[in-house]
Amino acid sequence: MTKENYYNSEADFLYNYDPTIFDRPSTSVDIVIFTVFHETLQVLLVQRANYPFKNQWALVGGFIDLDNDETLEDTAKRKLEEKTGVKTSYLEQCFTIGNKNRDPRGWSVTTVYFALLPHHNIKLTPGKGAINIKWSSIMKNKVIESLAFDHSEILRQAIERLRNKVLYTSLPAYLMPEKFTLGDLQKVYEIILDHTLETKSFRRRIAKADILEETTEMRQDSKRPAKLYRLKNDIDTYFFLRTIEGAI
Amino acid sequence: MTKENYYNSEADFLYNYDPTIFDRPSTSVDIVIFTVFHETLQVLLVQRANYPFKNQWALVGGFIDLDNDETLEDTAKRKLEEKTGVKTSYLEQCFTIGNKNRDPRGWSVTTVYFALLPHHNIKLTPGKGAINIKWSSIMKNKVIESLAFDHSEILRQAIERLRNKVLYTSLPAYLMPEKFTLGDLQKVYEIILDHTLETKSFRRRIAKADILEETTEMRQDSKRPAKLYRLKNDIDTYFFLRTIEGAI
DNA sequence: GGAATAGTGTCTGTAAGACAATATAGA
DNA sequence: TCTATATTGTCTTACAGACACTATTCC
Repeated sequence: MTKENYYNSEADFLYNYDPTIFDRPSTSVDIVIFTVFHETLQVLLVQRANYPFKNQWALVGGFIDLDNDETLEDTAKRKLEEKTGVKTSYLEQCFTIGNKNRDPRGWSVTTVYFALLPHHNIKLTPGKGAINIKWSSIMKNKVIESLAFDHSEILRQAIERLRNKVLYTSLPAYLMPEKFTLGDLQKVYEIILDHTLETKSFRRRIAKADILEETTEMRQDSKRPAKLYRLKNDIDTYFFLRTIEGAI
Repeated sequence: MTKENYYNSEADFLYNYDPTIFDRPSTSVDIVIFTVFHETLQVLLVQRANYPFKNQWALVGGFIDLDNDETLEDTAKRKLEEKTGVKTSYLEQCFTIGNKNRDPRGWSVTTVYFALLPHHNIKLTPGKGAINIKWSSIMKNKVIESLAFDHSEILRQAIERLRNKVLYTSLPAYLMPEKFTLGDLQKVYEIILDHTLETKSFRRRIAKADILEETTEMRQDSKRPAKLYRLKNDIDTYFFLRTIEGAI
């Protein structure tokens, strides 16, 4: 019979509860922050100031602030804002990895989020725990840097999730600046999917989704001007009933 | 300058690492174990032997065994086997909930999995921490029991995820006994989706997925006998390119 | 007019929805 | 035969793919 059985009530139990932190795994949050520029999908990396993996590049992440974070998502948002200044963005929980070996300090669990940011108006600041911060381009599901912990694998899985979801959602809209053309948006789909798309099909889909509104403005780079659109207010991510087949 | 900066190497840092310097949230795994019988989607519940929420019903779950579990999924599998005797089943990580309030003992993180089991050949045993165990039928995304912690909300979200995925995958195949008819399989789809399906469309989809093989046997309940099928060996979940629209 | 990019028309193919038609058992 | 369930036929509809065609700019 354990000591636990002697408590008379929930209140009694809680009063005497001793959180023995020694048998708990380390718990953290990592955020794969994506943006698109220079015709490439980019991910935000920080250079670690401290051990372990001191000086190595890593995904943005950190520990829960048990006093100030109300939820796991708060931790993710706090870290995102600390590094980019961005308060709101598309943020989605991706998956959680927990095992004995991913951290040399022992059993460790990390919940991975991914964020999609327009590239404009972002001021990167290394912030706490980092000596450097930068965007790194993703080529063949990788960055050229050798990442700390299992972050290369986390990145690979996050990219896979993003790609997969782009095949049947309007997610890339969250990567666009305030005003953009349909050509711009198609280009972003193509960059993420690493595949060209049929213009006609693409425009049909976007029209169906009904997530954009025309502006009166046009943009002209060189030849025929293109109409500028903006994302409608308070629009949810649109889920198409069919996936883009041509990009698989 | 923190003490950390005095370490000379990764090895030096790790040798001196004290796992208590950061406060850690409690970390657990919960498993929403689904099956289908009596024309109803069912979920496995255990009655808690200990505080908090002593005597209340809850989802199957537990803490990570830092010495014996290699991964988070190991924890889920261990708990699944402890309660059902089932060693292998469809098991998918669903999401992770972490916040200050879900556990009266304080900051707590739980990673939720869902499992799909055929109903046959399962021996329920309460096991450690439970005084009772049973299947409970899901009606309107709920069970009638008032569940411990935030388990009602976890259940609701897990059901939503399952429903959504059934619209474009062959997941219900994992709920079937060894041999079953196409009518049986359609019925399971319909129970989960809470919607009747068009037989012709359903059969076309299943044929396309190519996940079943005919047996030579037929089953006759009363009227015309139906052909018995079994799931092909080593078949992955099939992802359809279109969702079932009639059930939305 | 020619080149380049923006944007449309339209035909084909695939698979879902709807529902009628046929098949095979017991009573 | 009639009834119930299993199974198939087939017409319609929605939307993706393919690609030709038109529109608007600069040179």
